[in-house]
Amino acid sequence: MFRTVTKCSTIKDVAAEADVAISTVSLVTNRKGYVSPKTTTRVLQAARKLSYSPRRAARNLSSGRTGNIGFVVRSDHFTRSETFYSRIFLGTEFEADNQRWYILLTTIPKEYVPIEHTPRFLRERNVDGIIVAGKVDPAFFTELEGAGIPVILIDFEMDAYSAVVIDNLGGARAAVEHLLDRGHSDIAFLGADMSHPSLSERFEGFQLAIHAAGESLNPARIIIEDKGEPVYKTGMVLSERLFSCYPTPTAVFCINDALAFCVLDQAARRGLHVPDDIAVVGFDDVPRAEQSHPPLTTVRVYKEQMGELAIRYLKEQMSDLSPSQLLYDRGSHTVKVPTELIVRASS
Amino acid sequence: MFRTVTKCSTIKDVAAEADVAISTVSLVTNRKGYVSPKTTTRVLQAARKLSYSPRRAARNLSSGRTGNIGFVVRSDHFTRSETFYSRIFLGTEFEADNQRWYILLTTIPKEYVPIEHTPRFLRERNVDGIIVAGKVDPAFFTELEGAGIPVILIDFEMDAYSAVVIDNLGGARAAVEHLLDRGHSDIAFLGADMSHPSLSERFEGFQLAIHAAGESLNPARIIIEDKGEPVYKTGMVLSERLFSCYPTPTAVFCINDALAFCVLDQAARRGLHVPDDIAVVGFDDVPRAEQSHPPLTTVRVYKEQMGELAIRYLKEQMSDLSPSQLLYDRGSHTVKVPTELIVRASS
DNA sequence: CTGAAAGCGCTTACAG
DNA sequence: CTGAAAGCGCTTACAG
Repeated sequence: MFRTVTKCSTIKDVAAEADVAISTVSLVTNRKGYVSPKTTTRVLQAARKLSYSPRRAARNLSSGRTGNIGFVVRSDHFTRSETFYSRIFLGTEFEADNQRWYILLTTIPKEYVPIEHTPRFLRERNVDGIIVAGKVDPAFFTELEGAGIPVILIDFEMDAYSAVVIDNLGGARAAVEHLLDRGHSDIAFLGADMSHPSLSERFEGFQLAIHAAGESLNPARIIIEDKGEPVYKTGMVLSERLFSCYPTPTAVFCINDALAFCVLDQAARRGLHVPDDIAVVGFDDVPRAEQSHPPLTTVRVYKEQMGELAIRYLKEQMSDLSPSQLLYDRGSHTVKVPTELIVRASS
Repeated sequence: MFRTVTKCSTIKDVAAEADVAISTVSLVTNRKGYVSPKTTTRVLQAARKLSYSPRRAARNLSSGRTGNIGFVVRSDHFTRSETFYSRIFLGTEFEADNQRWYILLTTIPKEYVPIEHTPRFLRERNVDGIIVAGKVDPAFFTELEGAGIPVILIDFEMDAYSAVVIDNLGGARAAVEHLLDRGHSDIAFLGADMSHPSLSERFEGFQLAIHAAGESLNPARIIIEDKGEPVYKTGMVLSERLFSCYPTPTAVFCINDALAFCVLDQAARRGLHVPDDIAVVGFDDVPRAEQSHPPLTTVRVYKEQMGELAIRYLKEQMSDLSPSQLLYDRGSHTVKVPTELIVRASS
């Protein structure tokens, strides 16, 4: 059984229907130049009637733009169970849709080998801008260098690239101050992968808060696994270490929620009560934080918002360019997105 | 400070460099027709020298294809902490890259409102094929109907659409038979959202195994929360119910790993030992299954492979079409991907 | 086996 | 304010 595919209508059809030149249709659909209200209406009606939508490929070819934005994230980050990066992606997708852009999501390996792993959209010059989410191999940036494509980083900083980052320091500080306010003075720090700027900043915030309170750091309470990523596996190792401290600290600030959940888990298994025996605070505010036992006090990060910001920011950066001839050498324009302490039952 | 952007080389440049017609360059880059080895080499060298890559937009416009595949998934599925769908996506991305396609990932809301939520790639006809991962609102399919674009479903079945699905029944059956083999006869079933075909099939598999063993179903052991999705929150409710059974079943088959982790958690909190007091089996084999306490026996689903298959399958379906004129009415071609029981310490 | 030419459906100066 | 025309960079019959 066969079925005919209705041919899509083109700008020509609309022009004929509205009895104008195709250039006029183009002006109307792109909201460019000035077209009289009367003509505009006629064109719009014709377009609607024929359910016309400009063909991407044609538009791209003649305009020299692609209408695509590359979204690059490490594959191991992308499939992490904390849905941090997928939420950022969701934010970019939302805002990109407003801008009528397509997002080309591409994952790259943790260890990036230049030619071999080059995203195809770079080779084919199929993007107008690029968003890099999270920490990626520096080798990737060497490749990006030559491309002359606007780039915005999210939750990562590198050279003079513009970035949308988290106020990690402020967030961590607020979290620890909250614990101090509750009367805790023996507060442990649980961390991993401190080479990640976002994570080391959280450590800084921790230290600042402790010092600001006139307390001093107790090295025995700084529990860091530098080789591991801050995920479940590492969290289990770290919480073992935490609970083998004697005496057990009365509170612990975890570098992210994933680690905090492990602490909750281990505490329960040891028959310890949270927050009475030990108060626990995380960072990120992933959905599960609301539902853990007990619900987790944590620092909320506005992930979707970061994605949205990155797109808007990219747009700005792109319109600054005289199309495809010259590029401003990018200056470091960094937007820091505020966090919010969410107090729940774990502290 | 300004920097000149190197203009990309075009097919013309390559033709000039190799001293052939541009059509010859086209034939070579597309591995089409027959070009003498000698000329081929010359063209290839020229292309390499100028680091030429055909521009997407131009190719698309003249060929009438877009080179894009739409990947549709519900946003709540996409951000679930079990990285099920992101792994499927990774599989499609991998295989799409082989086919030199781009994947346009788009999330749609759980409750789909036709015009309002229509993915832009549908309106702009910016995809050659579509992959739908997971259960989505039927309203979405009504829209897809008219588009005349090849579609493959993953982990979902609907009307006569082709699909790549999991052997849920076989997997569940194997899991339960494994428990029976270990001498369990009082096996509970933990499930949610049974309107999802994949999940109800797992229930069927459970029943089949029980019956095949000559046992009969004990309704008190069928613990289902039909309103909830099979995620952490629901799992906590379900495991409460499980452990309020008296006597506690000696084993439990959970509809997915997310629920199984909740059982492990609750068991630990109640001082019960897994698997001695209760054996636990899951389904999916998410990464965390290897690292839970104890590691989880579960049914492995080859997620990346499903994504790859879907792309290959889509390619087949696309080449069956006489380009953009006629479509075979799609017959139901369903590929069932086998599962594998992974026995770990929880059973 | 290779080349000349039309054409894909738009955008964009440039006239008027 | 609107139209005629060139051109974006390819692919694809069609000649030869």
